[in-house]
Amino acid sequence: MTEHFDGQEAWAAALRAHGRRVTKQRLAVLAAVERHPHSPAESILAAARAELPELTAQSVYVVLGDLTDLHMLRRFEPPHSPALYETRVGDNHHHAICISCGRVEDVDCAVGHAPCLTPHWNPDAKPMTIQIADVMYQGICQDCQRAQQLPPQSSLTRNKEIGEQ
Amino acid sequence: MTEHFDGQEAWAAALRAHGRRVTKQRLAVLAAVERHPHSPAESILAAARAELPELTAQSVYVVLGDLTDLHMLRRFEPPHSPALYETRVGDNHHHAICISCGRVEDVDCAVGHAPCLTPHWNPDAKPMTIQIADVMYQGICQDCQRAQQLPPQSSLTRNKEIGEQ
DNA sequence: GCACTTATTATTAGTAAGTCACAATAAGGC
DNA sequence: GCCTTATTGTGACTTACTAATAATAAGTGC
Repeated sequence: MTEHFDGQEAWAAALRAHGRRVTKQRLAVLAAVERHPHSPAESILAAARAELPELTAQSVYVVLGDLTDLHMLRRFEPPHSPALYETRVGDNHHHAICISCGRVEDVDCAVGHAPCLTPHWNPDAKPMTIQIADVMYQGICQDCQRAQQLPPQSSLTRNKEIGEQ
Repeated sequence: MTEHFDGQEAWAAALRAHGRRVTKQRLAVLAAVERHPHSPAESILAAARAELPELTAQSVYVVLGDLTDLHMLRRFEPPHSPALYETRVGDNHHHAICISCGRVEDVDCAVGHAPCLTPHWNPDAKPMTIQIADVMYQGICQDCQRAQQLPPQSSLTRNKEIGEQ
């Protein structure tokens, strides 16, 4: 209940543009994803409940699925992780995931503008019509690299909590 | 029990090279993945049971996980699909998935040789040390495109069966 | 070839993430 | 304000996978 009325309005307009009703549940989910990008459904539920306590997990799944189909949200599934959601859509950006701590970073498109959208088909393959090229970089972030070089410190905790990113 | 002794020997040697014992379970799993690339654990189990009926699902999960860690197998997780495995490792190749029928095609590396391994970091991001760049093309295969243009034919069946690919 | 050690596999139970069917509710057009 | 129907809530269920421990067998030395 602070100052995000402009955001509310923008989301509401977008929902109407897609023929969807403007409900507090959808607005809460959108706000939660906006505030916590790269979060799984469970964390989005927790965040959205801060302003809408009666929201249920199933509603979040339904809303996330629907908004993803509308391309108002983007969904991606890092290996060994539940699906993550973000509001940054439309640009063809990618993600880098630390295989040690799970941290996710946005990465702009690697090779110019619509780079990855033109695969090199094998001679015997039947080419598909490509719509998306999801690039998932996997590596080790600076913090984890430092932690592994230092002696003991064996606390490999995946940060599934909401506070991170 | 036919002619794949050469393959057996090669797999056995690779297992020994990694300090693993050569068991019929591992050989059966490797042979199954080799014969059915891009298959989920369940299908690999079914295929491996053809020559080793007493094999259990859990063993398949353990073996797949271990062999993946050894980089003798490669694992990838298309959206809305269980993890798939293949024996083609070492080359930096990618995958195209039909979002309608689930068909998977191999795609050679898009931009030269080690292309995707150099992300463009945002100014404020802390760069990670990248080890893998998984590119997942999503689109519609020729068959599904044709099927959607034709009139009714509303049989959207995901091919999770073993016979496909 | 035979015993023995320990990696590997089987058995059984359990969990996380998400789906399905249907009843209750409320958004938006009238 | 009422009414229709999209949306959400409730509760059961499924799929893909993990964990703990007992049984088995690969490879080593004799």
